[in-house]
Amino acid sequence: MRPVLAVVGPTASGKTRLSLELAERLNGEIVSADAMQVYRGMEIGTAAPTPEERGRAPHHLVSFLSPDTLMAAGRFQKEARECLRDIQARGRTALVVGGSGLYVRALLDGLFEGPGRDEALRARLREEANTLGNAALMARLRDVDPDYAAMLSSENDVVRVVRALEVHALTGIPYSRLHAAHRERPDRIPALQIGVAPPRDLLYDRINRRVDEMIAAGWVDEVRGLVAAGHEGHLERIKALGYREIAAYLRGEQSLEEAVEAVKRHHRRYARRQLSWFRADKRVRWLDPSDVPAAVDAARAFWARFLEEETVPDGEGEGGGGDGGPLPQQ
RNA sequence: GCCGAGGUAGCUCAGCUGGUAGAGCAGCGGACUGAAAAUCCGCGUGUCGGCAGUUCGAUUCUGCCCCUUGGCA
Repeated sequence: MRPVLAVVGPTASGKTRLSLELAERLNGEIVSADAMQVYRGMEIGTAAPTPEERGRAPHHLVSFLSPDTLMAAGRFQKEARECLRDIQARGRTALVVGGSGLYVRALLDGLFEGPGRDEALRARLREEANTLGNAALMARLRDVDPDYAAMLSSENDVVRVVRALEVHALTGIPYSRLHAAHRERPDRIPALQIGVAPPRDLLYDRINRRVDEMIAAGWVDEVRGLVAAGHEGHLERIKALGYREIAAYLRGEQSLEEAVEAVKRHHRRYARRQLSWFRADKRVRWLDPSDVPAAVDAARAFWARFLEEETVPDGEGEGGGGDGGPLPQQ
């Protein structure tokens, strides 16, 4: 597979803006790597690209799933890779744009070979945690996969304990061993990852402002419509930020102002977790999007150089890792 | 101008009778393989308004000054 250009970074950092500029200049098409923008009818609250933006370049994996269906990293990986192949078959540049760290990694680095979610099994394991306690479930994990158990920060990370036990129950193989096997034979797609990150205070300003803009754009009505269509329970399951708060406002449980403040706070924290994720990946080349033309130029320069190194794989490219700009500060 | 209340973390505030300070919220760092906008772990970030004085030692006691605030004028 030919190289792809990925634009990653926290929410509200300016990924969309930059990626559209790049798509136009590189004859590109965009594959969204966003776990929430996949849902139909949730465009406002997930800041999905607008029709105008989608008119500037073809977009894939946006607004195509009903909220009563659950997306999953495995399905995303499969469908996104198909998109990439099709785009390249058309002779165009494939751009991956999104802030869902796991999805970006699943797409670019692949997932281990194993089973997807088994809802019934998970329900049983969760029930066990509720009745016997998290420690008891962790003890079971320690029995079958001590390595993974030791890796977790706490028995309270029930989501991961359950997943590890689920995979072991379904395959008979320790979760950590499947991970190790995948690390030995990764199915990577060559990719340049551009990280977009404004200074922190500016990022928070943008987040706060954008939540206000979402409200102004009719987010409350969007949620009202979803609830009317019977999706309230699905929204709880999907857990996209803000929908639960606005639904609570619609039920009269809190004021709109309280809801908005909470949503802003949740987005700020989410941005921090995203930065934590992407900063850990040393392949990411960071740039500040405050000056858009400059950022576009910088990104294009990175990309040109990356393509050059990829086509002359002499190990010569290894030394080029130092000048990607500093990590986002603080 | 007079009387009263108060200046302690980014914010709201706690700090018996002197031993350089702690809660909530906000914030910061980290982990992460099919729920990931999920989930989990960790971290007080401080001229205690300022300057003197008493004291072995002052956020705490005394004096003066500055600022905020309520009332009376």
